[in-house]
This record gives sequence, structure tokens and C-alpha cells, in this order.
Amino acid sequence: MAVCFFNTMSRKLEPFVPLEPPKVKLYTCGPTVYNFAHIGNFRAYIFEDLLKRYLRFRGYDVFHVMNITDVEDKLIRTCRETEKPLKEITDFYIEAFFKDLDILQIERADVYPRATEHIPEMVEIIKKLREKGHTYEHEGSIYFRLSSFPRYGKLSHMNIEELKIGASGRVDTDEYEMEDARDFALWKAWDEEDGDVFWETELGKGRPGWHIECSAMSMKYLGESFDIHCGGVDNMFPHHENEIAQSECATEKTFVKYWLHCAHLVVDGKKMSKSLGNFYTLRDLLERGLEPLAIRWVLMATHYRQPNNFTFETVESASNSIRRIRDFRLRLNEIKGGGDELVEESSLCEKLFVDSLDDDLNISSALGAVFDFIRDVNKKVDAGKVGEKGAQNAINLLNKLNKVTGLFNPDFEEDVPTEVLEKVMQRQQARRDKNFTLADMIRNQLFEQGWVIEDAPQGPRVKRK
RNA sequence: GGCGGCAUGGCCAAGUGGUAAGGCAGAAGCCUGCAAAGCUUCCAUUCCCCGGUUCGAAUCCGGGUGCCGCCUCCA
Repeated sequence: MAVCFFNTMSRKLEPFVPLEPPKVKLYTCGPTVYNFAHIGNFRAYIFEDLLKRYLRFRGYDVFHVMNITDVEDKLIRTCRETEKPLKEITDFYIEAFFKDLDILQIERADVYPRATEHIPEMVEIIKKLREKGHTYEHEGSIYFRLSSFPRYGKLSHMNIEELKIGASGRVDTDEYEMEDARDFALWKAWDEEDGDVFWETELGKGRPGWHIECSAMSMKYLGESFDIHCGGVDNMFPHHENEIAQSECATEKTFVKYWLHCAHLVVDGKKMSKSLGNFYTLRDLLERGLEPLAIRWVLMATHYRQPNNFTFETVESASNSIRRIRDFRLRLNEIKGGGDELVEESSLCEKLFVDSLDDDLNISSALGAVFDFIRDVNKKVDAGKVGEKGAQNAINLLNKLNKVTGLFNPDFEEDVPTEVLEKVMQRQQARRDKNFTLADMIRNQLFEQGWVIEDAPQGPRVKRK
């Protein structure tokens, strides 16, 4: 079986065949750095992390580009309100963004191009579009003329004629300077509100529109046609649609082969919003004492095309699942001597895991295979059948699959403080003396200090609570 | 109004025609000095509702209900 993805463009599951195997060129829409990213953003980034890790696991040579939008309306407004330079604000949030990625164990992209550092590339594309007659100017701003691109709407299945009506009632066409309310800005002429945020270019004094940055930066690092473009469903229209229009008009080539879109995260069944009080950044969750790995689990464990309902209860449940895996590994580490090597169990688990993820990243099914494996192995361990080699094979498999999910290697407490170990020894002596009152007292004491003692056949097992 | 998605046990969630994975929570048992961990058993005669197709449907078709997203530069 081959890797298959649901391509938004065709609305079908398609076998994945990169343009130049084994290379895979991947572009994912990144953050606008005007604030801390929220967990909904991270849902998308974790989906993309799984995608990239899995492609690498399957032998592809992935080159990943994620843009950073560091010039845009909200940012300019923030500059005005705080009277700080643009770069000071964006640098701060970019640093915070990377820190959050690390906490969630999201692997870094190969390149994080910033919009402000690619103005010349954007200008080039706009010039090319202008030469080909896809643009018009109005008061110094340059707009893309949608009517010049008949295929517009093919990704989102939006009907261009109906868009024209502005049926949402939220588009007041009278306010638009464009020929048509659907047209979008490639280049925005400077006005006073922009302050010192502008570039003097051949197109005049101004700044780029949002959509053009993704076209410019993706094509710069990945070429005029590349394999995969990801983003949240909300970016499908108009952002990705506009990217297609600009890029394909400029190059006359197919821009992207596979479009993958991630569904939204909701919290307690509702869209996150500050007014509902269910809007969380990663910081907010960590302050509440949630485990980063459990957050990663929750964000990853729902199929990327399903809406993910984030609740504290689910995170708690994920923490318990992680504990089960940790305990399984602790148990395997204690095994000595000869016995079953778990060859069949390991290969079955890996096969099911791969088959599941091949199928449009069916992570739930893949996790199911891992838990089946854990149960089967535990059963054999209980029966005393598993040898050291088998335990090592099982650990190796978890480590291997962990490269894909980042969920199967929770931190161990290798560094148990000596005073805790001394207490454990004391307790062992008490148990040998059949002084169970003292033994239980010590165990309770340690529990109060955050340590759990389990009496395994091989001796006491010390774990953090 | 247009486009799209979703509806499976207390919670999360697989499963696209063959008779309901898995995790968490819960109950009982085994094990244990007692626990914990682990294992075993139990926990949806049923997959939003109503029709239809079929030997057979959670899965296909028709209708309905509910929830959600997009249609302004929100992942």
C-alpha cells in the first residue's frame, strides 16, 4: 500500500506521488506574529508535524518551508497602539512561537522565511502579473483582477458569480476601491496609518498584500510547482485560492499538487473566542498545570480533517494514556534473561501502524495498533515469557514509532533524588522485617512528596506521581 | 442566500456493504503483606430520526433534525 492523502483540490483520496521522488517539497502557512499563537494554531502545526515526520519515516526527503507573516494590518495597528517598531514586536512573538514549538516537540521547518525579507520577490511576481494584464491600479494600490483567471474557485468550490453578489451582507461593495469586490490587493499604497511601515519599490511606496507573500516565498524555496501545501480550512478561501490565482497566472504552471487542509479546533464544543472565555494559548494551559505531551496527544489524536473538540477532560485522559505507555516501558526495562523475542507482535504492530497512517494519516487507528501491541506484550510479560531481547525489540519499536508521533517516549525519572532512594531502601528493609506499618508510612510519605512506589517482582519501582 | 463538514457507549475515537477497534473513566476477579502496575471478565442487540435499496447497512440512496465552519488578511 502506498501513502494516500485527501486532496482538497479533487476532494478525493489520492495516492501520494511527489513530483521528484524521493524529494517532497512542503509548504505550510505559518503564524502572523502579532500575538502568542493559540492552541488552534498548534493543532494545525501538529498535524503538519505528523505529516512531515511520517513522510520522512516512509523514506521521503522532505524540505519544509513555513512562512512567518511579519507585516500585516493587525501588526501595523499594534505598532501604532504600542508605539513600538514593527521588528521589535515581531521578534518578540517569533521567539515565543519557537519556544512553544519546542515545548510541543514540533520539529522545525527547514526554512522560516519572513515576509519583510522577501519584498523584492513579491515585487517581481506583481510585475510579472502586471505585464500579463492580470492587475490594475487604483490610487497607488495594485489589485489582482479575478475575472482574468477563469479557474478561480476550483479549490474551495466557491462559485465566482455568487461571490459577486456579496450575499453574506457583510461586504459593502460601495466601500471597495476595486473594480470588483472580489478582487484582492497585491500591493497596498502607503497611507498615514501605516506610519513607518513601508517599502519604496518600483511599484511605489507601500507594502505587500497578504496573499502574495506565500506565493513569493513558497516559489522561492520550493520552485514554481511543488508537492504539498497545508493550512487550516479557513485559509482555503480566499487565501489559498488567491495564491493559486497569482502563482498560476505568473508562471502558467500548476502551483501545488496536493492541498491538505486541517479542520478547526473547538473548545468545549465552541469556537474559541475571548468573549466566551475558552481562548487558550499554550502558556495558559501550562499555567493550569497541563502536561505538554498530553496537549500534543490531544491535538494529534483526532484525525486532521475532523473537528477536534478540546476539553480538559480529554487532556486528563491523554495524560493517563501516556502513563500507560511510560509504565509499559518501565516494565520492559526491568526484564532480564532469555525468552520470547516478540518478533511477530512487533512486525504486526508496525504493519498496522503504517497501513493506518498510509490511509490519509489515520492516527486513531495507528494508536489503536500500538495499544493492542502493548496489551499483547503485557500479557506475555505477565506469563513470564518475554526475554531481554524481546523487551529490547519492543522498546526499539516504540522508539521507531515515536519518531513519527513523538508520543511514545515520555520522560523518565532517571534522576530520582538520593534521599528518595534512601527512603525506598528503608522501606524495603521494613518490608523484609514484616513491619508493614512502617513500610506503608514511608510509602505514604513519599507519595506526599510526589513519588509513587510500586513493588514489582524485580524490586521497587519509583515513579513520579 | 451560497459552499462545505460533522452526528458511533459516561468522555475521546476507529470503522464506507458482512454483522460495532482502541484509549480514558467505571464494576468484579486474579496477582499483592496491603497497594500500584499488569492481566481477565463486564460495560453500544446498536451507530441522530424516518423511509428505501440489499440475503445483509453505522456504512449506499431519499427525506428530516441538530451542531459547526467558510463566504472581510482567523490554523
